Amino acid sequence: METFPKKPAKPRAEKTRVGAVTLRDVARVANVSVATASRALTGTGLASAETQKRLIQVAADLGYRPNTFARGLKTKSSKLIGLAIHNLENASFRVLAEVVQTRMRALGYEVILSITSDDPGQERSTLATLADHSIDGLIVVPTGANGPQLLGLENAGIPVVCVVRRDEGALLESVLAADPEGAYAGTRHLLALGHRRIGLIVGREDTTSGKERLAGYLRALHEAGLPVDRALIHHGRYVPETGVTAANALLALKEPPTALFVANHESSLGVLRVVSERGISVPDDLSLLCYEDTPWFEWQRPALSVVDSGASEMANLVVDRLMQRIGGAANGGREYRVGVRLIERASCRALEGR
Amino acid sequence: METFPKKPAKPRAEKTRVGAVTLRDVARVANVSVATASRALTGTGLASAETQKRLIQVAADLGYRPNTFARGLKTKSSKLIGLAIHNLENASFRVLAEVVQTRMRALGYEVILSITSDDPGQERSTLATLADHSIDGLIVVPTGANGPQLLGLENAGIPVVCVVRRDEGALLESVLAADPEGAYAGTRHLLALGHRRIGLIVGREDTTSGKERLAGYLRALHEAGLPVDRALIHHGRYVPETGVTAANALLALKEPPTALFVANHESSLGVLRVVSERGISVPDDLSLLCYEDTPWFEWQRPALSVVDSGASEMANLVVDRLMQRIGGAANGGREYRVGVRLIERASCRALEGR
DNA sequence: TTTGCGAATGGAAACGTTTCCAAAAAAACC
DNA sequence: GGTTTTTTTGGAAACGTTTCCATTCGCAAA
Repeated sequence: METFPKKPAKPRAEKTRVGAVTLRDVARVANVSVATASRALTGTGLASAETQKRLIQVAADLGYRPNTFARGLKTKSSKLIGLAIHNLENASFRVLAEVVQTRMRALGYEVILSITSDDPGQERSTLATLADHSIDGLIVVPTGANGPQLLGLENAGIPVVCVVRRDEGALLESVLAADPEGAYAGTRHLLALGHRRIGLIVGREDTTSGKERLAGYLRALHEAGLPVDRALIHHGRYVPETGVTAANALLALKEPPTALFVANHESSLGVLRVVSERGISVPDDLSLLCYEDTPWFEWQRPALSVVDSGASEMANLVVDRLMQRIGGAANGGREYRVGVRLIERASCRALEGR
Repeated sequence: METFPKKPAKPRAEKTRVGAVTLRDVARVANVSVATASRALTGTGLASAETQKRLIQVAADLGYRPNTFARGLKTKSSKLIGLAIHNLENASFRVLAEVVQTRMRALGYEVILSITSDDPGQERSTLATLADHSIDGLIVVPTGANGPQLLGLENAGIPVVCVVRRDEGALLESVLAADPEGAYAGTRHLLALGHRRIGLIVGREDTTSGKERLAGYLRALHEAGLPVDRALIHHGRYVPETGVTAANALLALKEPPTALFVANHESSLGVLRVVSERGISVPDDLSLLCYEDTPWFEWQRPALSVVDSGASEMANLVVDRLMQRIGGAANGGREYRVGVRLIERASCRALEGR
């Protein structure tokens, strides 16, 4: 005969919440109507203090837990927020995820995690699904290709706050790192130590962070009255390999830099490898300054000095902003920048012969 | 009592989904009843092929998206699964999160991320909240103190699968690393290279992984007919500091080991630091074998050899298992072990004078 | 005593689905 | 052609909340 075409024909696991205590049950036991039970428990203040107390007691006794579906159906609020980020490998994103989830839980929200791989297609589909789940808000590191859809969420009443990257058009609120200042501060630090030839390894020039960090570097050089040597500047993707090629090129220069500013976090690994392979001693032969702190930077020998872009600070701020928005604040399209911090460890030394 | 929202008193952001196309609208436009519209769109096969096609078209035209709340209210299924893990810093957990989220999304589920910090209290409260959200399933790295609650979820019809750690009592399905075999294979590898004094740094003996890895190490030694020197074995918490104290102790031995098996991932950083501080050359003076691969192991100089416990394999398997369970499979309480893999890089060398 | 008024309550109507049940239509059988 | 069976449909009842509206109650004011 034929196959069974239509139904998935699954055994359908028993899904009847055994104890499922409903609001009705609570009301019945407490001898009030469902309406007052609801009022008492949601604490809208429309129930007498006495019945409220009693109902809370009864609810606790019975182990009543409100049904999220039913509640959401009426209130349109899910107590769920979406977090759409590129990956979890990058330390900033990881911290973002941890902080957002922890704080949101404390605020009574759960977090739906969504990894976009920086791929607009994935972002698009995930945004749709998140909307279907009626999230109460969204924190997103935008890929930059789905601006209209993000705006669409806003129009549908779902507050959106961008983080780490800005949305194109900058119509949404966003919380960003102070990259220009970070790169500026880092470069200044190296200059103050007496370095004059400072190699820079940084993200592609068509990314905001790549552009901004370069700008900070240039400004510091400019202020110090130093010429910029384009040979000292290397752009590349956010991967370790970039560090390898860039470091190799820089160290092969006939007049090599005395310090490297690795302003592209992912490249640090590659740079470290090259340095070690070439038998270069840090910081004696070469000073190294990295970007965006990560636990192993501190454990490395020598411990790596770093310009930290304050991932956890960003995370906290973005949570604050989102909560404001959920609370009713209008979208001001404002841009928030969190301060950077220079963490001196042991990978940069003062130049003597200056 | 967290379940009862007190007075929000917020300005209540406009939450009326502007376009909110309901099933009714679709039905009206297509000139059928809501019932058939539902049947056609959910594809239960109870609608004629022709109307089904038509309705799908109409729904698409109107941009209809089913309301999750209403649907969940009836079906009791949320298309949400919970993922409760200790943190995102440990490479295994990170990979777990990435893989689970990616695969689950492809299967039509979203993932609620929940970080427990290995704290039973947090686990307890998060499990309750996840249940409130009617998750369709749960993947959990159990802290080990909330067994009854996990069982409670199962009884409430929510399939639970443990990963990385077993639940106490082992009543739930779990997907684990083949730790005994991993430690055994690693030790064998070092033995084969001619090492006879092999230091072991491993998790506390009251954790399953600590116990099992120690067992693997002992078995390999035993098979090789070697005596075990308790001075070569160090237990400790899963933190870098453990590596520091253990490595220092081991290297200070009057007859120090020629190889270190760092079977406690987090300790690797500490060991590396000590080794570097003492000016010990790896692998010339000391062979190093780590546990659980992580990207920077490969980029380190020398690249670190490692026993990988197959985090992504575990993640994939645990997803498979959960889907089976959601599909109706009964909880067999089975224990699945995924194979380990020895990745030889450059941190172990053969001993000559053997 | 009546009137008025706020506070507390209950009844019932939503919210947008899925699904039971019966009816209608179509197809199959004899 | 009539009768049964099968397929396709529509009406309406859920699902568990919140909330509008009307009612009741107690109590102060007239």
